[in-house]
Amino acid sequence: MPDALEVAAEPTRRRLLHLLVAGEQTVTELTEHFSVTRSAISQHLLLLESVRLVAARKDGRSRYYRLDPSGMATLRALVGQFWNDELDLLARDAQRLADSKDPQPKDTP
Amino acid sequence: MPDALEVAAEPTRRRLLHLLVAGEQTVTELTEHFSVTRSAISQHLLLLESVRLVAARKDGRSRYYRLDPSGMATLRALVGQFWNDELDLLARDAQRLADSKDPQPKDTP
DNA sequence: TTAACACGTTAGCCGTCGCTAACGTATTAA
DNA sequence: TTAATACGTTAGCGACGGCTAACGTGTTAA
Repeated sequence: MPDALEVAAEPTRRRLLHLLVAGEQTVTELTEHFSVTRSAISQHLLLLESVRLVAARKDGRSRYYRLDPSGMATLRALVGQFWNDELDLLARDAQRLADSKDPQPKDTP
Repeated sequence: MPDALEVAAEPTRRRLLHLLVAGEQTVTELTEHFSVTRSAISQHLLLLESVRLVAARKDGRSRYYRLDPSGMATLRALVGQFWNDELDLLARDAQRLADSKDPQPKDTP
């Protein structure tokens, strides 16, 4: 029942989404990129499917998973809503300050 | 032990970060915007603090929480790394398609 | 047809999450 | 000083997350 952003935030699932940019793939193919079992990956995919971030097609005894563009559009909206201009300004300023300090730690009056 | 993006993705904590853009606030002040107890909010803040997204200052018997700009910069990097150009392109296309279909459902040969 | 196999999912086990109730602690009022 | 009070955190509970092991099911080979 969680929302798409929460589901997508989990590290393994983030990677899965990135892997699926390359095109549809089976559970076993996807599993090769991880150190956990097929079962674990399968469950991550089912969860992603439940929030419509991916969709699946069955062929033979394999299930081919792919990104669901409309769900990804929803996610885009959520991300944009969370990481708004205010937060961005704040983070950018912090980065700028850090950058200006890091190179030469001397001469900061 | 989770990473900043996962921690920030939880809905209550997302709202807390947004509220803190307005400036430092105590646990009780922040709690007023939610329907859960002070305790729950306190624990969310402690978690945010553990991944350096917020910092706290003690004054009298209150703890004033504020955003930690450097942690927010880290989060910015994580978000940017996750929501990269490929995903954005995909989501944008889906949005464009949906928009072009939604207004006039007729005449789609 | 049936035995072996490949693929994906369910069963079940901790660990962690998010929450309220109870608590400790610091401040104020008498 | 002591009692009352306001603030934040810990204790403890039910539910959920991520994982492996066991399983069901569909496919191939004999």
